[in-house]
Amino acid sequence: MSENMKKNVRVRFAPSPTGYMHVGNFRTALYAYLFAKKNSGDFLLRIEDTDQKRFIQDALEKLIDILKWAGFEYSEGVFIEDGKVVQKGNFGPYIQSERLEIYKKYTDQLMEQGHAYRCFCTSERLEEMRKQQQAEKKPPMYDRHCLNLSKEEVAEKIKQGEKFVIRQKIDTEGFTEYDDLVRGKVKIKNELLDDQVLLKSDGYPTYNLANVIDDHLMEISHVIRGEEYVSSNPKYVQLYKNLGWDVPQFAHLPLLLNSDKSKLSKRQGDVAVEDYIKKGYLKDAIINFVALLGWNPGEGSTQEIFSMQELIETFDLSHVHKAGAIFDLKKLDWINGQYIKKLSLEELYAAALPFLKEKEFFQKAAASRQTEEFAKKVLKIEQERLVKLTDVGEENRFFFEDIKAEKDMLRW
RNA sequence: GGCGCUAUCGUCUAGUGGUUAGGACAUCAGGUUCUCAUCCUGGUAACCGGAGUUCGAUUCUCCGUAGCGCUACCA
Repeated sequence: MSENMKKNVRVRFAPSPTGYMHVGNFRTALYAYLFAKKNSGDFLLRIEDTDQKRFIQDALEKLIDILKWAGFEYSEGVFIEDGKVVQKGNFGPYIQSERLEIYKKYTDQLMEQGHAYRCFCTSERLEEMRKQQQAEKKPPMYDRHCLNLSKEEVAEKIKQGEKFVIRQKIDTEGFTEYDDLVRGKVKIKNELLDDQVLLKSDGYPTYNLANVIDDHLMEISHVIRGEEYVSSNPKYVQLYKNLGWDVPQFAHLPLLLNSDKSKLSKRQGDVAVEDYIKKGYLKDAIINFVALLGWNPGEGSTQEIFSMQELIETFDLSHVHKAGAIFDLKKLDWINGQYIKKLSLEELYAAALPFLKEKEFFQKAAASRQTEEFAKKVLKIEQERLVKLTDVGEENRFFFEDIKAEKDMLRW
């Protein structure tokens, strides 16, 4: 393929606003960002807020704050300016709840072409059906109860005000195959695929529909997302084909795990990036650490410390692992210490001050005298042994508490 | 239960049809250091199990096991 035939690289980060930035999600954002930068492509932010039951007020702001904090600059999508949500770019809107007509349009098209159909089944019936299938040790799948409803039956049900969803009519013949940039060729028997719901009865799309439509319409070249979508992907591939669209490149990232190898969860420690910031980890350390969870620079490199620039230069999806990685705080501690050591005194002071201000001994000292000069002296001594910013000053609180000791020390 | 994916030191990982299986974190020992930390040196520590292919498998194939994911009108 010649250079000018090559499609522009366009990558998106598409979180749903659930209230905080999960570190697993953060890593997905990082990899997507690195990939975009490495290939001089576009990086954009789309918001997947199609689940009205889980809507959370401040979630969007928090999400954007973290992206900004991390330095994942995006050129397109959803921004917050002067406290207001704004959208930029030629492929908007970038908030899915504002794209409802678009989803409607394409579901209509799919129905006309026989790739989708209305389903009036109640959740009770579906539950019953699944139970039975399980009892018979069959895979729980929609039984196509509503597939062959006549036009009259459908019209009648609609007239009666029965609620319905729209399901994808899976092509059950043969296989669906696609290339995954981290997993290689993936091939699956179509008869195993379920007629998944595309449009909910409230008119909102499911992820299953929205991700395909948006990724296509926004001209996303590489779909980078978590491993949890691997098994659904063949259905998405069918959808692309049904719609007559080219299939993008896929890259499904391995999961981040707890120390017992279960999926990284709140119950076993902190999972929000915010938590790690509060705990006194530096931005660059967190990024460095997370980047190494599931990726390595390859070529026999033994480099452990990477600046953002170096990450951009070396990052490559082909060196992303297939297996999940345990989130090991010990290594984070070490990396954080490395970064703290590299800071100038001014930088360290700036980074440490918010943590110092939390300390009672510092507050007392600051109330009665000028503390900046002194704090810097202390930081200088502590710098090489400091692991987390939350520990700042602790080993030298004595100096803060005793004004004479402080004076002696300043004379050094 | 069904389907799929995955599997190298405790952890993150490199790597190969023949290697002393390499690095980093952690850990242990020693050195530097007034002490602690940093730093330096060294050590312990791994190819999930079983078959098969092969002159030779950690590497390739199959089976098993385990873990994870999906199995929602959640994403």
